[in-house]
Formats: sequence, C-alpha cells, structure tokens
Amino acid sequence: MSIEHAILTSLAERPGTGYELSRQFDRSIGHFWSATHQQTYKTLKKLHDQGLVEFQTVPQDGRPDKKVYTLSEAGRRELRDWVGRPAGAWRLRDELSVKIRAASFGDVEAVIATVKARRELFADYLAAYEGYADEFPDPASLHGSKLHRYLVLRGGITLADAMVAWCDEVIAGLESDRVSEQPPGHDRSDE
Amino acid sequence: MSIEHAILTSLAERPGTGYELSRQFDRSIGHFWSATHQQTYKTLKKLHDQGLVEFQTVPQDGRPDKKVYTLSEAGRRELRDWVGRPAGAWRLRDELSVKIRAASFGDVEAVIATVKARRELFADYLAAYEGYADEFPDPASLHGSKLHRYLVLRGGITLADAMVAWCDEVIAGLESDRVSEQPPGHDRSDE
DNA sequence: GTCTGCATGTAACTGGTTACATGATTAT
DNA sequence: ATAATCATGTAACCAGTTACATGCAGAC
Repeated sequence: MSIEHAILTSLAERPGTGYELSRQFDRSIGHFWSATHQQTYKTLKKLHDQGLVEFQTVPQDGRPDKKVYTLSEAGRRELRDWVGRPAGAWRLRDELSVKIRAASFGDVEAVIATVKARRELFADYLAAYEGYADEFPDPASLHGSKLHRYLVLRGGITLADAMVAWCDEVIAGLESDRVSEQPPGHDRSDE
Repeated sequence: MSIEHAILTSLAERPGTGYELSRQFDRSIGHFWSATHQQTYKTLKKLHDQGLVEFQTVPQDGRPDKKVYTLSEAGRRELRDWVGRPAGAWRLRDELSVKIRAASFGDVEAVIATVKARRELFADYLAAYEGYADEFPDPASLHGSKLHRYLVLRGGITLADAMVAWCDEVIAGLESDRVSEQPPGHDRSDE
C-alpha cells in the first residue's frame, strides 16, 4: 500500500480537507503512518483523478478557500477491496539498529546519546498513548470501529513499551562496556 | 539515512560482493534493513562513484566474474561521521494498523486472517532470533562489536515478541466481537 | 528438462522528501 | 514584531520497486 489507503480510511470516517488530513498525519494516524502535507495534497489530486474521492470548495472569510473531500462510491469500493486483500510484506527499516551495529566504527558515546534520545521519544509516545487509552474505560465491551481504533492504539502502546525497554537494555549494555574498557589498541571485539 | 550506511557497515565488517550483500539483506541485516539486489548494485555503483568503496574483479571458472568490494579510507571516514550524527526521525509505516483501523469498511474476517498471517511470520522470526541468541551464551561478558551485534539481536527479539503479543490481542478482540455480533443494520460503532 | 544458486546489471516507474512559494488571521 | 494556525500548492530530486535481461553449473 501507500498513503492512499490511509487517506481513504480517514475520509471514510469523516470528510476532510488536505490540511486536516496532513494534521492527522502529524498526530493520530501519524503514529502508524506518516506523511508530509505536500504528499497529502499530491495524493488527493491523484485520488481525485482516479475518481476515488470528490470535493466541494468551501469559501471562507479571511481564510483561503478550502476543499472538503469525501469518498466516492468507487473509493468506498476500493477501500473495501483493499481491506480484504492480504497485507504486503512487513519491511523494517531501523536506522538506529544499523547505527548500533556500526558503533565500533565510530563514537560509541554518540550512539549512547542517540539511543537515549530515542528512549525519551518513545517514553513520550507511551505516555500520550496511555492518555488516549483513558477514553476506553471498558475495553472488553467495545465493538466495531471503536474496538478497531482501540486495538490499533494497543499496538502503539505495545510497540512503544517494547522500544523503551530495548533502549534501556542497549544503554545499560553500552555503558557497562564503557566502564570496563581496556587500553586502546587492544581489540576485544571477539573476546 | 538510506541503504548506503547499511552497506558501508557490512563492508566495514568484511569485504563482499553485491550478491553477498543482497543475500545478507534477505537474511541477517535484512531483519532490520531490507533491500532488493537491484538496489544493492545501484547503491554500490553510487558509492564507488563517490569514492567510498573500492573493488577488485575476481575471475572465476564456470561462474561470472565477481567484484569484491571494500571500504576506502573516505568510506571509513564517512561511516565514522555517520555513526556520530544523531539518527533521523523514526518513521513508522504499518499497513496492518491502517487495515485494522479500516476493518469495519471491509471484511473483518479477511482482516483476522491477515493478522494471523502476521502473527505466524513474527513467531517464526522470534524462533529464528532466539536460535541466533544461542551463539551468545554469556551476554554479560560481551564487549565491543560482538556486544553491539547482540544488542541489535535483542531488539529483534523484543520487537518480534511484542508483535506476536499484539497480534494475539487483536485476534482475540476481533473474534470475540464476531461471536457477540448483532443483526445487520444495527450500527454499534459508538456503543 | 527443470529448478536452484551464483553473479551481474538496465529501464521504467512509483513513492516520498526537500525546497520554494503565497497570503490572511490570531495570539503572545 | 514574531510566531503559530489556516490553507493551498509546484518543482526538483532522491530512494526504492518491478519488470526485464543474461548465462553457466550443479542437483534432482
């Protein structure tokens, strides 16, 4: 997939402008699918060319006009078909893992700092997600789309929690290696 | 970053051909950074144009010649600099989360099947990673690059474990919603 | 005779990023 | 004054995917 189906999903939930969509990509949807505003506008145009979305221009006073997009029937059909298709291969691309693996070819202290920054980022995410989870006081009673939103949120919490735990492990590992360091020139990489 | 530094990292560990690198992207490195063979060759060419890698052509009998790549001094410098730079923003793109969020616009049964497939995939990864971890019998005594490889592996285990747990939660949630289903026409999405 | 592994690439395309561009309103 | 928010986009570029292309060796 690409950003297309994330936009289709959002518009299926409620109509919106390119601006509103790109703000969502910075916030809620952005937690599992990121996009810049430029790409959002480009994709909306493409989706419109394909007949999957429609828009109405809404004039405003003291503001630029806005285009409020809605799903077309064809768009609704495409979204339904896409949901039924199996998901593509999971492609992980984690720069931090590559950096940790390469740490001994550079400055380990800088890598520790980078891992700490990542840890704080995910700790912040985790706190935010747990705040959102308060809106679901009785998870066992959820149904339909509200349940689905809750399950996605649980994914964010599970991932952020795992990321924080892993970062802590990496920091502890790299720092304890630092204190036990040997004089330079002594390669301990295979000890 | 991009695939460039993953290749530089691998070549810093040991020289290799494009073919060997692309096989690694299917296996070890591929667990945290994926790439096709076409992209590997393209990037090696670019890296060579930039003077970051060098190669020697090795003729073989009954096989095509191969190009064995090594890091140049400039490549080693670039890798060192890159390790010291902070990592770019973490960009998550998870198709499955979008699909779960969109489930009520399509066929929930198909989504359950997709989640089950993802669960099996990560359970397999987890088993493989735990097998690799056997090569590190005494983690507390590790140092330098071997410690770094172990920490990256721990990241894979932590992530795969979290992914399996989350998939199980999603499957249980979607299946229990199914058994408690109401007659069609009754929208329960905000109950 | 078919498939897998070794070994290399080119070409066309799609998806996504970065830089540039405009302009009013509201809050500090 | 300055920054943030609302609102839209174009242009150039870079990264990555898919399809196409070649050819030998060895195993089944």
